[in-house]
Amino acid sequence: MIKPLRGMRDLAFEDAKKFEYFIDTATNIAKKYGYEYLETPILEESALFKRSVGESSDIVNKEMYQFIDKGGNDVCLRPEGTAGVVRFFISNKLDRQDGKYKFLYYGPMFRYERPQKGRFREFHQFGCESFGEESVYEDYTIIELISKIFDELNIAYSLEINSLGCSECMPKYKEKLVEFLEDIKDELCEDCQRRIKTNPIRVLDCKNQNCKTALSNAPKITDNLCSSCHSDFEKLKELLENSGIEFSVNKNLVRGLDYYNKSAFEFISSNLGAQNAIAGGGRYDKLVEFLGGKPTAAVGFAIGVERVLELLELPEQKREGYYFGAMSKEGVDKVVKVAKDIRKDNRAFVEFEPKKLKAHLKSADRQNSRYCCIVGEDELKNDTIWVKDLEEKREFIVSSDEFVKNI
RNA sequence: GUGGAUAUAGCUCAGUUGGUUAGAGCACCAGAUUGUGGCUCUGGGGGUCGUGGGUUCGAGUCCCAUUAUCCACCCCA
Repeated sequence: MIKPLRGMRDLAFEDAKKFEYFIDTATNIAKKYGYEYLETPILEESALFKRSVGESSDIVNKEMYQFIDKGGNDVCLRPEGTAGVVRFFISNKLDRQDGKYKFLYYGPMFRYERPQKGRFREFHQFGCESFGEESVYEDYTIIELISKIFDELNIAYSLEINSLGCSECMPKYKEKLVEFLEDIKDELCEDCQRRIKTNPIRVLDCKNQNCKTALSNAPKITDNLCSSCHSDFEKLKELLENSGIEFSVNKNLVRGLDYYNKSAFEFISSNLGAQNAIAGGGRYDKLVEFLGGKPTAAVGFAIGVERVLELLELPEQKREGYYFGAMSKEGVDKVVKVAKDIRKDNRAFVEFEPKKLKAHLKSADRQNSRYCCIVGEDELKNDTIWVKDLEEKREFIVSSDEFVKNI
């Protein structure tokens, strides 16, 4: 038997319904904020992600589905969504238009990781990217947008925010931090000692208890922001407070990807185990320039769709549509014909196998159909159709000609 | 990539110190009820016991390998 590849899953039935419900809800809300749907290729040049996500990150180093295609190009399945959108933005020369552009996207992403709860090799993200808006009001607005999506879906979350500074203050802070870390190196776990070189900021959110205590006196980025970053961060907090969106400042919050600056945020669920982030994002003002475009401010986020589906309760499914069946071979032609007309406006299922009434009712019930429409001996004789409303438990007989009109 | 747990029917799981023909519940099909769904009762179909080796007179059970799943680490949405 051929099974799906490791970490890849079929999306069907209940989950498929949830997926559609989520995408519809999120898309509608994002559109109200001015975002337009954008679809970029799933396959891109590997260099795109090496440059944007960062050569040092695990995503690029060991988690990319990367290969040489038949034309000799070094390509990979996208491990995240932002880079492709930025690539689109630049290759369509939107960076030269000086305008404001907002895009929403959703689709599959691929990372060659060991699967666990809330983490798969093929997973889906829904994301928004806003270009050309440098005001901190936009950072706030995007957080508001995400909270609206979760509120609409009835999903509980907590919001954590931080500021990562800018090219002005971040490098200085990093130096300061590395200096501090080198001093306490012996008290840190093996992973953290390695991280001092590869990604010193990451040391801050190590889960190891020894590291945590050793780090209690570490310099904090929020105490080392330049004046513009500082005032933007203060403004962001003020805007969130005034709008009633609850949040906490997590000074150790670091975004996983290299390109973020200033505002960083994460929406966390407490019901998911270790992989508890359901949305993450922030500002990335340097990325467009870094990928060869004109300097353009940008801010965005992505929601982990599978993680959200795990938390999502579908609204109760109502009985809907028509079930057609015949009790003898002679009746089948008739129900097929009527179903065709019904399908102009309604869902119809036709059972081609003649069955007893009881069996038809049972099937119609199981399919959650609203009406069970049957042609038996009498109906064939009188050219009528017997209909039972499975919800109201009422039944009636209508002539075949009048059927579609009377429904 | 590292660690732990698990793998028996479509699903959830029993299966004794290794011993005849591998079981239950749910689901499915049929009948009880010749044209009335959800409840009840009766019957039925459905299994290479993850895969490959090994030990043994005999393996679902013991050993080795392998693959997959789940959870955690690393990393990340």
